[in-house]
Amino acid sequence: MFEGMDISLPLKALADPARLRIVEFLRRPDAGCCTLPDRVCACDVERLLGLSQPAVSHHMKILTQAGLVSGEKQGRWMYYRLEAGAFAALVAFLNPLATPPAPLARAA
Amino acid sequence: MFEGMDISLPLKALADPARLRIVEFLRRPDAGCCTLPDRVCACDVERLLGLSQPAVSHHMKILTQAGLVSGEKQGRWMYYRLEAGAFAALVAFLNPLATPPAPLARAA
DNA sequence: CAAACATATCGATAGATTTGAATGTGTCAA
DNA sequence: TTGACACATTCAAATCTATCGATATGTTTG
Repeated sequence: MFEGMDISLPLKALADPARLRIVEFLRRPDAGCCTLPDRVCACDVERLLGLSQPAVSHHMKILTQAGLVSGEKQGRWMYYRLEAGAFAALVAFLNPLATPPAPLARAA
Repeated sequence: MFEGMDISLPLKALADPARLRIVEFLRRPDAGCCTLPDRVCACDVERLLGLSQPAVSHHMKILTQAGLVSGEKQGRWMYYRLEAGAFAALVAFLNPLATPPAPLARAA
């Protein structure tokens, strides 16, 4: 399991300070003009995180391609949401590494 | 919690294919000359993963600085081991993102 | 001590990544 | 239709990163 998987993509996506801030913001948006209960529009990410507009677009693309975030266009706004399943997959991958390895697993 | 934390370091450390292979190898070393049950020497990483010696040294330094791996010098060999606690911290950070956010958390 | 060995470090280079300015695309309002 | 707006894309510049060859450090062996 997880052999040829694209675990590397979400890890790379999260390995950037700006994107990590975006993810944390998507989880708990402070307040915003067009922020809905479970969705956040790109303009809020830009405004409340102090990122330039192309930067937001770029980071959102990477987060989306990694499956960590999904976007939905509504009128001229773009609403983003966290994809809990992708984070669960990351947790499932990291969990075995968080437990001490079985000492007898190397019996040949 | 996790506010100013150095979660970015282990994420960046894991966001590299070579280091991800190293971590997976440290968890389950195939077989090696100087591989001990719970520790793996750098030469095995180099030989069994087909990495150059400076590359191994470099990646091990990054993994160690991220806290994901600890090294112990023994004679002229360097033995490395996974640090389960660091992975547990990663899991603890990602777990809240793996569950759908509480819909009423934004009550002001 | 000298040679062989394991690993770390340095220097340079190639490739990837972030970023902003400028521009393009599609949507809403007047 | 025209203009304003939200976002995407392109391009170039700056920065980072991985990698390798060469070399240095420390250790064991003869």
